[in-house]
Amino acid sequence: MIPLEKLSLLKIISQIHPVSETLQKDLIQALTIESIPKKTYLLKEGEVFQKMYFIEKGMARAFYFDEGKEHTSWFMKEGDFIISVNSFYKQVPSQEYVEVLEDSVMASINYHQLQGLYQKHLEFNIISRVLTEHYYSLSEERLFAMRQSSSKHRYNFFTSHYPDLVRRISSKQMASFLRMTPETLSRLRAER
Amino acid sequence: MIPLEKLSLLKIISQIHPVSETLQKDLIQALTIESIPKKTYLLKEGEVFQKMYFIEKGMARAFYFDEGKEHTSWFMKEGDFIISVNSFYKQVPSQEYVEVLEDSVMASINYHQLQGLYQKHLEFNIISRVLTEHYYSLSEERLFAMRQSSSKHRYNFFTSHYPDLVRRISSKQMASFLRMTPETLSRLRAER
DNA sequence: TATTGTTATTGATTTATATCAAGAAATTTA
DNA sequence: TAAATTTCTTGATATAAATCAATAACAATA
Repeated sequence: MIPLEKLSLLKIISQIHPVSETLQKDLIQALTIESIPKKTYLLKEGEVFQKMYFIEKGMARAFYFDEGKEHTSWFMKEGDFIISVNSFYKQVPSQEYVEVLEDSVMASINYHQLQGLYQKHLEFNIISRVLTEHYYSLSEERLFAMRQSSSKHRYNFFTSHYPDLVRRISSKQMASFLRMTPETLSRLRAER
Repeated sequence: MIPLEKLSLLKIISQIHPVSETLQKDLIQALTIESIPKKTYLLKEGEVFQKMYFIEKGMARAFYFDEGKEHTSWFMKEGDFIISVNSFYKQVPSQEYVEVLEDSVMASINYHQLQGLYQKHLEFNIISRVLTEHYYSLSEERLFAMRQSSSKHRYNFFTSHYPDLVRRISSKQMASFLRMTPETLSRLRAER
């Protein structure tokens, strides 16, 4: 069990802005540490994403169905936050599923507790604003790259930018993120 | 000329969180109102996006080139903020262009002045956090829809969700957002 | 360890969309 | 208003990637 004070979550947020004693106390109080086995669903389509998770160890994947086909939105690993953006921020039913890919340790905080922290600790809004800007920026970066027309280009972008993910996910999952069939991906891999 | 106090920008942000007298004063001081003729570029590839714009009246478009082809990222109209996400938040050179599509009136604020407001007025971070969450959410919504495999589906999503845009943009611009050639779009339009 | 299910590969065929091309319509500029 | 650009449409053809299919490799489970 990771002692709460040692969470890498706390390290990350204190690098953005100093965390006051009282904020740290309230934050630790609000957090729950959970060990979550792989294949667990943190969210299913139609549900409202109630908690924001932070991955201390492990991996997860967000995906959704469209025209009967599975599309991976993104993969999250240790050091990342997990939310289903629209569902969490607006507290509306999700189109996405979130699935744990490896046995994981996660810190989570409930939506309402988070809102409480924003109200009580104004500086926590600085931290969250910066984090949101950062994740928004990463999301746009992926969007740019994934619009690329040819399968080959998308594949090259992915393998060169996320070599660590390549090692940890299945080809099928990679294909479903890359907007191509597993057959096409298999052929691209065989090319060289 | 729009009197600064009447800006719809102020109305929008005060709906998120009450704006104190001093914040309002500092904000108005930091803002510049500009009339910008169509075809003006607010940003070109390789430049750093220095200002956040708010459109009081008019329209703009963000786009970029990939493999020699133009891809529209998104269209912004009155009531919207304009930033090139990555370039503005990280203050790095942009991959995108931002082009004004109609003669416009915009309120703008410089990156450093904005940071100053965040430091001086903690509650401004609440407003900005909520706005960033909102825009991030909209961006993800578009991303979901635009991943759809068939041109027909993407076209249908666009026309049903953004009928106002359909009236104001050219087919060529629409096609470049929808990830298809103008020829394909023309054929889809002719279908019914 | 054997069985069952899932994932990956490879080949043949189909299909959606891109490309190329040329004329018509619309918009911009002189 | 005429001339020059640019955008839009329609048709013919090419092509990248999907689909269908069958086998092999691997992983999960009994």
